[in-house]
Amino acid sequence: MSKSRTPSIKMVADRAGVSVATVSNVLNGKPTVSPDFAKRVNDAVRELGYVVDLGASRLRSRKAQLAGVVVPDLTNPMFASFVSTLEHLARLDDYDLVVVSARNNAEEEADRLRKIRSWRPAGLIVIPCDGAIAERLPNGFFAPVVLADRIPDAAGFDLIAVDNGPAAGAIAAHLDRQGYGDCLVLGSSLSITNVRERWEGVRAAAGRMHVEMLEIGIDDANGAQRLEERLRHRPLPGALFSLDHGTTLLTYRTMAEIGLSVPGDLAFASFDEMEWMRLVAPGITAVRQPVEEMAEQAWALLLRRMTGSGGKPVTRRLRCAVEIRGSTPRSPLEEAGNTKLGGEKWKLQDEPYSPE
Amino acid sequence: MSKSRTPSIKMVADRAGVSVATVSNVLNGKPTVSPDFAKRVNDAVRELGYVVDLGASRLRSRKAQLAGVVVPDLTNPMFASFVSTLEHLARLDDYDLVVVSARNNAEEEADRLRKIRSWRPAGLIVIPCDGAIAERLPNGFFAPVVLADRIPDAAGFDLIAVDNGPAAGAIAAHLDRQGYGDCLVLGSSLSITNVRERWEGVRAAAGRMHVEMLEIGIDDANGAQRLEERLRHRPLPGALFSLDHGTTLLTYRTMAEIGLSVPGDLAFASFDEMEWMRLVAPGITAVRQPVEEMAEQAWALLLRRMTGSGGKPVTRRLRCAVEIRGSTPRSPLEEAGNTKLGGEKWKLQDEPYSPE
DNA sequence: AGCCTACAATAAAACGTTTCACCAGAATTT
DNA sequence: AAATTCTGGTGAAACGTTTTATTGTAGGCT
Repeated sequence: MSKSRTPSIKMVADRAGVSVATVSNVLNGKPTVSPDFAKRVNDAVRELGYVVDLGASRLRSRKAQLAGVVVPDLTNPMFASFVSTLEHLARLDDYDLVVVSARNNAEEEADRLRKIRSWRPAGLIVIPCDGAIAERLPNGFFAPVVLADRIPDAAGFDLIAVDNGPAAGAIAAHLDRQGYGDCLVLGSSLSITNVRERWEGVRAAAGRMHVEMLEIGIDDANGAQRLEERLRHRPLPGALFSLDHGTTLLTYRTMAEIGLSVPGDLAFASFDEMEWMRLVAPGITAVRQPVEEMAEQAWALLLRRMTGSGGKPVTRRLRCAVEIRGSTPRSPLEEAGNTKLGGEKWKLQDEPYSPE
Repeated sequence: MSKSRTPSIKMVADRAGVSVATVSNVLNGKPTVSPDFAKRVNDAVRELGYVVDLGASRLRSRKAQLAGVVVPDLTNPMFASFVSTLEHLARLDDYDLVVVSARNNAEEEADRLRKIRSWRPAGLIVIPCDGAIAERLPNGFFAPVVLADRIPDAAGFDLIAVDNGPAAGAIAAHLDRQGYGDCLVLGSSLSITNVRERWEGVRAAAGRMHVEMLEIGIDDANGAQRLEERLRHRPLPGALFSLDHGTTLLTYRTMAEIGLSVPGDLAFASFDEMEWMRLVAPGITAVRQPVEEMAEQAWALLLRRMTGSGGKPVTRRLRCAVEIRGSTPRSPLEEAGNTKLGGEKWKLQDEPYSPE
């Protein structure tokens, strides 16, 4: 016949022989409590294994110490480490985090955003599924929202993102310098602002190199087929540059299936670096986004907003790093005297991007 | 001069001209409410953008519909997709999930486990940092706990894990069949039960092949150096088999740095498959763990426990798939007549593991 | 000795819900 | 027509906290 209910503050009070108010005072470190009463309370807490009920505590105290995080997809390693960093930072500031994933689905994102309100978070960090995020944010939502990574169509948001255009431009310029005559640029969809900015960055910086864009779609078998057709068609482009995570995976896999070798048959570069890109030989030239920094800035900004500091919406663009690796060596066409590039590792010096 | 507070059920009641009880009844789909009253309420809800306060709702109704998830590290892709699947399943059953990461730190895990109690979850799914999880579970915790992936030292837990021994054994047997004379087995630490089970599986199935174990440690610079020394030492082992995610990354990187080629200089296989392993050429032979299935089973079991079904603790071992790829071709020593194996792709048929 | 202050502890109200007991009126039965 | 059962709705209690106002007591000051 055990009292098998999770202990409440009342049980602690009874066992310690004090009032619930006193227990609460002890637990919240209120100064006006005598040492021996504090000890009695702490003993009772320990014996019962009591922990406060967050729901009730928040309900009464009206202080949230809770933030929500919405990401498009947890299995994308970039978002995973974004969330992981965020979780760590929040913990340091004594905040709890409620994390949800939208599974790459705008409708589900809207749903999640609606639902997350019932947690009464003091603020939200959102990586939106697409630019139309403004329409999906619940209208009666008064907590501050910080967007990250993906750029909204509408203005008026706090935003932490990366320097898409210049970073993609740096890759394009690099390819141009290496002497590639043409580059096929691949991306899921230009309706995603990030992809659009990157493509525009490429066009602006391509120099003499001819660039062309192919949209693959997102989870689009049709697009995958168009890509394969293009890669079977001759002449091949001198270089491939894929502008987002999903497209990079698809492209790399397709090349392997067809039997194209990098950089023997064509050069290859990617926006969005993944860990395997420095493991494979040759390494893949890639733009590395500063995920941790993005999380830090987003959290810092949200914290400022949550603790009441107003002011105009802030947009901050973080600098990406450009990792030049063996997948984009000097073009074979250019280097007339050196034809044996195909199977070699080609080590270029790393060259982090810096504007002007 | 706006009423800028998030709307409560009382405001809705006032605006709709009904009692709060009626609003609650409408919102919870109680049948005894007339259509016109329901409409009035729903209108008011829409106009105010009201959503229920989960904290208050749970506090009063005492039904949780909330589960906690504790994983060692969100940035590990395997755990990320575990969580992602779980989140999806929970949503289908109308449960909320609170996810926390222990950052590969037993102490922090204990902390998280303590803290997560204040959410009053109806149940917990835990991937423990190590086998000593039993000591870290808060004593006064009455909600059901399902462990996943990692095997606890103590008995008496519900557990969903994989078939470590046989799966690792299948790889060992494959390597033996390919004619490799010796295999260096790498793992973070035998104190992790998973690693130990795998190593034992290897020993049991190695046949004529000589096997040897090297512990690398976890985040241990010293272990990394020992690995490098071993790989610079001649003769090289015929094959390398790394038993966990972190070790695989370290090993693969070290091989690349030293300039060893796979499978030219040695064969390589990994427990724990990552997406890049089928992208690179040659592909990496690996044991693929059924993460989604693990999540499904864990959720199903937890759900059963949460809805009151008792019974003895259950242990279930899921079958892994073994993906044979080009990194473990027939040994050059064995195939005297076919010496040009090094740079070639070597396509073996996939051979999912099946015991006996 | 009387009075005020400071202090320690508490009782009770409040937070936003859900639920339970109750009630008025309509519909049905006798 | 009176008595009974439905029906659709409500007031108020309760959930586990924190907070505010209040109490009682001890000590310091005239």
